[in-house]
Amino acid sequence: MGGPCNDIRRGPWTTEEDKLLIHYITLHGEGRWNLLAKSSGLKRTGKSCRLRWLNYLKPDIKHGNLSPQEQLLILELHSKWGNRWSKIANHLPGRTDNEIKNYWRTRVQKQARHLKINSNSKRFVEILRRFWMPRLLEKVEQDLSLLPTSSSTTTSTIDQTVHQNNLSSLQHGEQIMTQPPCKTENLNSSSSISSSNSKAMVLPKYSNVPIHPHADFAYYNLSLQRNGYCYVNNNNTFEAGHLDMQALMGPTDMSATEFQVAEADWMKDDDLAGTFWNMDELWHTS
DNA sequence: AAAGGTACCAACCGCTCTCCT
DNA sequence: GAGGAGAGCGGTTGGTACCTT
Repeated sequence: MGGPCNDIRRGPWTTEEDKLLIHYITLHGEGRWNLLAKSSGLKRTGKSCRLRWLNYLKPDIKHGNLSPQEQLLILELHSKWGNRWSKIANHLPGRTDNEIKNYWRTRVQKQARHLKINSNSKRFVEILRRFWMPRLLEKVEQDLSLLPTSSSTTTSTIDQTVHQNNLSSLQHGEQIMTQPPCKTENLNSSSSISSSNSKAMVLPKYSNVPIHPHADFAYYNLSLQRNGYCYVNNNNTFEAGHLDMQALMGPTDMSATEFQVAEADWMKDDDLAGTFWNMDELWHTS
């Protein structure tokens, strides 16, 4: 029994509610969500207000499709941390844990379902590493090569390094371990991404690095390397990290025989290669 | 054109964590 | 240390748009 939840609204937010929430936060700032819910005139729970703000209304939230770079980073970080969505989201500025979680469940797990493989299984992780991630890398390279070439005087060191490091084709199983491309004393060259081992560098250090006229997250946020990356985070600082591509592409936990069988299974099956791994479907470019 | 199926994503729920008293 | 409130996290659900038959 119990009385009805007095006028508490649920479901989709209206434009008016959004305006009210934005107005209130503009005046009073974020936080104290229950107080906000009571004081703002919104007939929502504090929790609902918080979620709406953090996942949708907050000014720095990015909407729209995830770029191949972002997808690649998600795959990498998920292989490292599992379903730690908020932790993963911390490395994709403007993206929310909810969005990343949705991406994983709708795109990545869908592939696993089609293949009748448990998405948490070792085999599926191998497939991601061997097929999906290299193809994402190729897509990144394509995108980079399509970017308008900036004038020679404005092409940054990072631009050049990115192109140089991305234009060679990747062979399956190839082990590439070169030095990270961002040449700076602050660059951390540890072998994995983590909030603790990445170092932030304020932009002025890179005064010789002009912002590309077409820069956006897809380009600068993750200037993807074979084995390293650097990107601009929310604080307008460069983050340097290191994609562990050896771990991604190199020796695996699978035995050689096991992997050969798995790979042979995949490669001989045109249906798998042609249908399930249709990358256009995966990145949903708009 | 309509019905059914599927994909996507915003929002909700329950639980845990953290902080304060 | 205990208890309560607020905040955060991850799993799940429901609505809607799109696709297929």
